[in-house]
Amino acid sequence: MALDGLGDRWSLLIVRDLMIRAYRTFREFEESGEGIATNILADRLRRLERHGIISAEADASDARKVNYRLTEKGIDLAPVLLDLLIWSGRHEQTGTPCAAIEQMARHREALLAEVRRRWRERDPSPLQVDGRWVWQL
Amino acid sequence: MALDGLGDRWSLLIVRDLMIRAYRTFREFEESGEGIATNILADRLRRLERHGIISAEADASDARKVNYRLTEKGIDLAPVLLDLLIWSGRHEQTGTPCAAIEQMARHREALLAEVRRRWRERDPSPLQVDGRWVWQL
DNA sequence: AGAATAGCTTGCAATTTGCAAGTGACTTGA
DNA sequence: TCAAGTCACTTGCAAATTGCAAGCTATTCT
Repeated sequence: MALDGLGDRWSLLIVRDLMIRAYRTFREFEESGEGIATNILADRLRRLERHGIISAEADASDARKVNYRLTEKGIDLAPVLLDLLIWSGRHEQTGTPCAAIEQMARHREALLAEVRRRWRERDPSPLQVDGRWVWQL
Repeated sequence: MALDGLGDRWSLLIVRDLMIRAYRTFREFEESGEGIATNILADRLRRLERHGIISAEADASDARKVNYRLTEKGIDLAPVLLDLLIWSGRHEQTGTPCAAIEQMARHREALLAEVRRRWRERDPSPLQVDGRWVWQL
């Protein structure tokens, strides 16, 4: 099981934020509230890119901005991330109603399809389940 | 997403080895070939136990040995680990035939049931798919 | 032009890791 | 029964990684 490039807490959170919160820029990750230091963030973004999990490209309308995006390999992590969200919601006290978690588990396939659609169509809105933001789970 | 206790490469590998290779003792993890240092191994085992993911108990027939085992919370990580194996097999060059990986993906539910049965019944044999050891994927 | 913003880099102290060696409680074989 | 393992760690120490604050460069806004 080759976990290089992944297998670090920050890398996982970056992938999650790209996938579910529809984050794209350095600044968004920096201010996500998880408290990652900028040097570590820069390092992890480089690492994820080097491992082909994300790609970086300059923004068309603002040359200062870099847009990060999951690659095909990256979006293929969706099942892992979703199962991790469900596990975490069930076992760690995240203050989320069980109903929402169980709904995610029940509609797993539909949710995965939705995650992939949002990626394909570059939908910039965060993923919702049952009217609430998924990353709060 | 509370990832404390997990979210570290070694922790994940320990959980994988408990779940799929049916490892139980310190010595087995140490010699698994991944090259973990004994101080780190001891620390991770403590951490996983503190987070309720594994439990440790003295062996009945040999008082030197400690048997580690996944808890209910730990075995609930099975979907995550299985998806990670599948992802890794597809995207990282692990030298495994695609056929075996795709078979795992197709028979996901059956495999999960088998993993859980082995845990419940304390089956000490490593998990196989298609006649080969799963952790080689 | 001056101020603000985006995405970093740098320096440095503090924490964590990797490696080798050692420890103490058991078990095994002669 | 006693020496020689085995098992699960612990310890000491150098090296690598992290966290924090500050700074830097290229844009963009006013």
